[in-house]
Amino acid sequence: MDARERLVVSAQELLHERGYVGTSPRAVQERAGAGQGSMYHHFTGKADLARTALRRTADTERAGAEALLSGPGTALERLTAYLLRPRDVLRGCPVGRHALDPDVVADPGLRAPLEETFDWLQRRLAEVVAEGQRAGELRAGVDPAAVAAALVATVQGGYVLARSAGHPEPFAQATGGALALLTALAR
Amino acid sequence: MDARERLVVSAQELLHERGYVGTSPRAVQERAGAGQGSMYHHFTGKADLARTALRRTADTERAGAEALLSGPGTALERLTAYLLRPRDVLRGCPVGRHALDPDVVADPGLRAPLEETFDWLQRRLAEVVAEGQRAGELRAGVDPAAVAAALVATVQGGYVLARSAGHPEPFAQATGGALALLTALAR
DNA sequence: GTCTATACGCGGATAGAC
DNA sequence: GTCTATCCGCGTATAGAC
Repeated sequence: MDARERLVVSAQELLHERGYVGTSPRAVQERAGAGQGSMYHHFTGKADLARTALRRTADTERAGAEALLSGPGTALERLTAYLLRPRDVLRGCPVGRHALDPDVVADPGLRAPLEETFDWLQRRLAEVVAEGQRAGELRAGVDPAAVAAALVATVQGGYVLARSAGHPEPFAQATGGALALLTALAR
Repeated sequence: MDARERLVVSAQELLHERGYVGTSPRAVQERAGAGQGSMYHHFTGKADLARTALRRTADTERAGAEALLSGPGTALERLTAYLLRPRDVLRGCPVGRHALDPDVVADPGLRAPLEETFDWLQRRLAEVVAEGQRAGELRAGVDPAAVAAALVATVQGGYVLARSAGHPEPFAQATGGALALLTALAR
């Protein structure tokens, strides 16, 4: 792994752990084993490096979700797989955790990966919900896009509750509750 | 309003806007129109001031929610009122926004207000759900605590989606979806 | 490409005068 | 109680040598 690559990976890790405001170029360089000069050679500065790192993180997340949602099983099974997917809950969502940072939201290049990820995710989940309705698995008459948004939000909010509590149970409860509501829509 | 009070209020505002890491004592002092000396006279430092401010914010939020949940109306109507309560969505939740900050979560005095707020909220919503089940408004056989967790998470996640998108619609979609699922449980 | 040197202001706090 | 002075290290970046 060359220096540029190590810088990106280190930035991804630190951004996940400490957020954008909490991540200093120095810390990234140290973790990457690269010097000042190296970093400022490959990137114009902190924001530039963060944009690259965030975009990569977002792409990875999207690929992971797509694997689940396009996998085998009925629509309901795939939605369940998305909700119950194993997650490192107490670390927070590597994408969603940045939504509350004003510096991220203010920089279009930094916000774009977030917007694209959730936009895509919501659309993709809505497709699966609609699929389930056509197949008669899920009751019709409920807006697929709204249900999809609720599912994504439950996951993102689950992270918030779990980190507030200091343990992962609230996440499991929230996704379990969403699942129960979804299942009720099936009968 | 005396200096101490202005410091607390200014800290509440800045913590809401910029988070804990993003809020400097200097900025708080400036907004409060107070000097260094004043702040360090009333508080031992940044963390102490933030603890006071966060606790107050949490208390206010709790009072607001309780007013809705103990108000008039059927259980389902009160749950709906909680979900559809007018919120300044793009500003984020003044309590939940801190859950992803490592410095907040690492300090028990800072995390406590978050934990207590969500713990209480989930319990309170679960009571209302159970009430609705006893009254025959909501189908029994679904865990009230899980449904409550899902509702709280939907709201918290809604903030994340809205801020990621740069506009409030995803929040409305998410709460609308949760409401649709909840309503499906009624029939 | 990477290193070292250097810069400047801010973050967070202490000290002592008034 | 509040003010001003002062502190030290970090955040973020530039400059120029190798």
